[in-house]
Amino acid sequence: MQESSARLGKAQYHHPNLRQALLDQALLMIAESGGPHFSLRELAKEVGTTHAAVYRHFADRSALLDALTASGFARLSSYQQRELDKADPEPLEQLVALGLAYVRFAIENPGFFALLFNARPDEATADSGRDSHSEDVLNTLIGTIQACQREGIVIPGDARRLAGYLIMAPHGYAHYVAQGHKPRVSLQNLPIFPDPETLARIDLIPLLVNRPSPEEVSRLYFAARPSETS
Amino acid sequence: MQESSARLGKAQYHHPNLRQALLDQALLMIAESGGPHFSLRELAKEVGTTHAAVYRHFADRSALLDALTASGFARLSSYQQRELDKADPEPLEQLVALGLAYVRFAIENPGFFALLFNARPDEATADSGRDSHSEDVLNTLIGTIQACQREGIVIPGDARRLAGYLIMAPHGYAHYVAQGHKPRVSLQNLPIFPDPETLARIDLIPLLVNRPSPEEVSRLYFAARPSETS
DNA sequence: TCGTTTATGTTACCATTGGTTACTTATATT
DNA sequence: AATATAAGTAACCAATGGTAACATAAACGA
Repeated sequence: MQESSARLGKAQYHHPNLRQALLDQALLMIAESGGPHFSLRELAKEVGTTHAAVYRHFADRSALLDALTASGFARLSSYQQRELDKADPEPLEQLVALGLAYVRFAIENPGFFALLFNARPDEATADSGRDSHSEDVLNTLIGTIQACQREGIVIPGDARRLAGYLIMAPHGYAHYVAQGHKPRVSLQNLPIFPDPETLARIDLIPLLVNRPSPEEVSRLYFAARPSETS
Repeated sequence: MQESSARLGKAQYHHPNLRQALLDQALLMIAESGGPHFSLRELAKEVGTTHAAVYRHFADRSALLDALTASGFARLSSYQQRELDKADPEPLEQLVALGLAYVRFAIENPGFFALLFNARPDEATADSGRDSHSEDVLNTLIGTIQACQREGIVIPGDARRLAGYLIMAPHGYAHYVAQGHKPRVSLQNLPIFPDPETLARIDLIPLLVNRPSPEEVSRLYFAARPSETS
């Protein structure tokens, strides 16, 4: 904790911060393979220790992934806040910002997304707080929808239901991105991915009281990001 | 192949159709756990053989999953055809049908969806025909969009791009369903999942030249499926 | 300064896993 | 009936997640 003897080659007995190094490396490997498909031994070796050393910092493999999951949700929340802050305070723009946040989170943290939203080999029934964290994320969205409803921008009705629809497209996009990081899944190879902001804007058109004209929608679809090769 | 000596207890040396039984059981286990997280030994035991027997029918674990994947894509295609046939031949209804097909496929075959659209622990770079199969599915969608464009129902422009947007919401929905089969992921617990057809109809509103009024959209959102507890 | 405690790593081991090989038992064929 | 072949088994292997006993380094109190 005191900066101590820094890294002088590689063969230090005590790693400066093994716990965090393990988490970082795990995240990296998850992103590479699209899921927590790594062995503790690979992980440990990559970080420069033995697999047994892992157990000084985590009860077991599951606990390591749980810890990563927790920090993943924290980051997702921070993405929401960041985009909300960056965006125009007008409620509609705030709503766009939340869609954008979700997608950007996945693009910039594919490993986290894969970890947070896919079932893991372990874990039987107990949910390590995933549900409650997810609910936080969702509640932010619901709150913003309600703000839009109060201003008459978004159609009235149970905001939960609207949120349930609204999240689907960003989620699908995010999943493609998180899985397609390596060149294997379907659509990613093809130039059909909308740019994230375009997606976020188009996504909420059905909910709007005053919708952009079809011509404006066309512009949204085809103006941004000329799509490399076409 | 001749119906032979049927099943008389359980301890038959030769399983009537071990290959298919293995595939079926594997699919079942994938659906239960949200991914191919099963050991060949569990699988074999469940079917009533030794794990080594699996290798008479599949080169290895990967090959088994590849076979399952192939039949999964075939089924997805068949869902597309089925819904296209069931639906009104009007192009717009055909487009709804394709969204519906995607979601119904996932609801009724969560194991397949999880297998088809998530990275597997194995497989390095080579893609066992997944891309081409995915392209087939996508091309059907693109073709139908173009039909709608010819009739002036859908805004003009590269149908690929439109398809890229259109598929996101069904994909997100499908992924939630496929992962949420067991009570672990987020939103599924909450009554916020739109009914599949509602989702499909709302999803393509941004693309329409003549869109339903906000009031009609409201009805779409809130009429169908009263959402159990509210 | 030194010795002891405590945190951190390592080595050696275990049961289980995916996979292979040599052997056994059914089924089909002549 | 004899035999070739398809299907299954048993015994093994290296690698995995996990545990326990041991080793080393750091922290601390005298």
